[in-house]
Amino acid sequence: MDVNRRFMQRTHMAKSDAESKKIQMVDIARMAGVSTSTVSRALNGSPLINEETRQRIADLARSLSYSINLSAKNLRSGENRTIGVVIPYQDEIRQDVTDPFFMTMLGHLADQLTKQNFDLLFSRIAASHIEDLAQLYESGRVGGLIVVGQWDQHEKLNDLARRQIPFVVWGGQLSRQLYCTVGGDNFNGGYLATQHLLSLGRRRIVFMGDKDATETQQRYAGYLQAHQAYKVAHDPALYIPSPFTVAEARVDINEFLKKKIAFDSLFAASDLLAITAMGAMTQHGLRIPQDVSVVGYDDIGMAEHTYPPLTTIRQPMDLAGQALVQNLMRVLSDKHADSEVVKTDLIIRNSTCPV
Amino acid sequence: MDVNRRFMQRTHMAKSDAESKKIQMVDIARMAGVSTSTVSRALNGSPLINEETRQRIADLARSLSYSINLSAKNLRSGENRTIGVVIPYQDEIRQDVTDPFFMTMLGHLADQLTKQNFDLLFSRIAASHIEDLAQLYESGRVGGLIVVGQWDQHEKLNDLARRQIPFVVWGGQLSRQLYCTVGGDNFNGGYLATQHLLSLGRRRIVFMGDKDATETQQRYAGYLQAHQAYKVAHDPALYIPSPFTVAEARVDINEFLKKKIAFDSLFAASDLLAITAMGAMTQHGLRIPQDVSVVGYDDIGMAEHTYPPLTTIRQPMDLAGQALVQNLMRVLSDKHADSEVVKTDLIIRNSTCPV
DNA sequence: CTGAAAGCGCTAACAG
DNA sequence: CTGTTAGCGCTTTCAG
Repeated sequence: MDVNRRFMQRTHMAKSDAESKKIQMVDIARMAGVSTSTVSRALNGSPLINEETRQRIADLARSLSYSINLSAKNLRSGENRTIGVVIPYQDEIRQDVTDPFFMTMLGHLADQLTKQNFDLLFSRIAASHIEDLAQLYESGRVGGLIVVGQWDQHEKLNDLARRQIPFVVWGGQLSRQLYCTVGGDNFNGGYLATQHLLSLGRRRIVFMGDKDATETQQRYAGYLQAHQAYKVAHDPALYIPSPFTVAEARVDINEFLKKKIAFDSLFAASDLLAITAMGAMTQHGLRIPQDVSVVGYDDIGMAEHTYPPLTTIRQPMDLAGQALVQNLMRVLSDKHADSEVVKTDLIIRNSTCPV
Repeated sequence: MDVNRRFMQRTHMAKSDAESKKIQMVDIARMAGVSTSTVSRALNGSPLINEETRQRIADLARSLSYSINLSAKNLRSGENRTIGVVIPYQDEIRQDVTDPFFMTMLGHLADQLTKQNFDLLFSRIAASHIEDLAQLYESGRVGGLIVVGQWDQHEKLNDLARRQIPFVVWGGQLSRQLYCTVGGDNFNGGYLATQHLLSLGRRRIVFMGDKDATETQQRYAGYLQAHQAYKVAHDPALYIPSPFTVAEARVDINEFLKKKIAFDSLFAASDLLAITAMGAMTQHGLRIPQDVSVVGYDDIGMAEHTYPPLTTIRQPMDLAGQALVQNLMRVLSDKHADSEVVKTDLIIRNSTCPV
């Protein structure tokens, strides 16, 4: 006993006690009086194994709270049930992720992946270095990738697709696209929001958002289209080129307000932007919705609880997460995955009600 | 050539081309005319290797965009540079994660871990099944864990510590605690917020939050203490037992308002709650801060941009993330890690200004 | 249905 | 400084 204990110490096998030597497959095999092959098959639900044997091994494993060593499993089987989820950030401005939108998406992805027995490796990467995510795959770190937000990296994403990296992205469909996307119908979202404002009689609608980002671009296109449909001339001055981040947005809004350009409504590319704008405008004495109607985008949880409650465009995030995971599974099994668009709905609340 | 191609197809070695056979260490070794050991050492920065050789191998590896196979590395070396970050959710209510607070924390953790060359495995787990996270460690999936939020699971966390699982938690220090925590000074935060309201002349301060959660409990204790210090009697009726989630919070606030209990201020356990409360109260015709002063907690990005801008308690999240990672590193190397408290600051904005 | 044997790709003694 | 050798813990033919 004493000898054994000393041996343990010398070899760093245990922190304090022989018990903490991690139990492994061969231990189970020995205790069950079978070979490791049998244990392996039993634990993996192979149909080759006698039901009674499987049960016995499973029980044993559970009672010892045995967990299979994933490195060994992955190495040997060549599989990898870890998916990398990448939320690119715009360089310098790492804060965007604070947007509840991303968090919600992340949550849904985690749920979906867990349901399919995958793990989620979370990784931030500069949008401009998005090619770096190839390494995550090539090191065997992950078996596939989900990129949340395509920003302006269409070409680089195409490159990754050419390199056979299995991934899908949350974003819009673009021309000559070699990868699979799932995204909201940004054009329609922009159209719906703008149409709503126009139908309320608003004519001078400020658009707020970063037109370099693909998603926003498409929302803007919908905004323009709605103007055209209503035969309302659009004034390019009604634009606040704000990124997705709140801190600078505030500055941008204030600058816009200083210009004293007449406007009667505002459509922001995210709820966070919209709420920030409402704050700034209220502070400047503008009343919402009487003086300015405001529409946001995303329908984050809080949108319903601001004052006034925010009219916004909702995308079904749960379905989106599900679609992303499903499509990635197709890509992983070398099947073709069609890009998908999830529907967008206009949620009308008091920030646009007349009166 | 043709034969080769066929072989590839039969064996699933490649999707379309021989080139996509993943390059590995032995290939580099062959091309460099050295052994794999040398390549391994060179790539791992072993001091045993001739600088010139190292350079040559590094260049070769980069030019082939070689990525080391992590499963093999982990299996062989027994190390694991992946850290599991767990954000427990209260059962049924998976939405809490939407709170920007968690996202900010996650972002900082990702940054810190990346800096130390660790990967981040993101995992949601029901707070009530927090013992499940042992499996992440025992399967070799992660080398250590960071739990964000201790909720009411103190005893289970103690159990995990007894099982020698290496982890640290974001949360408060409790008695007979076997694990390391990093947390805000919740007591002080509660005290500061309440003191501020009292010093403004407010006397009937509603506390809003879920007293079952450890963090909130301590904030409440600070709230009580401040009352005592100011010799102000505290009315237990001034309490809205709201969880961290926004949707139900709204209901709870409305119910509270219906009771017509007199109050002149509100201290919420999170900014999200505070903002929701401001929305509800404004809708009921209460003016902020004239009729009701409001203080939140966390100082999320948007707090500054609501109307009125929200007075709140800020915790230095970057330092917090750093401390969590640093302490985990200590735990991993079997050193003792003291629990830590990061400072809290009162940020005064208009939601509490008199006038 | 089960076992024996051969590695997955890498690292780390040990021996030059 | 570099190569040889022996596995890490598991899966998977191939034989019974």
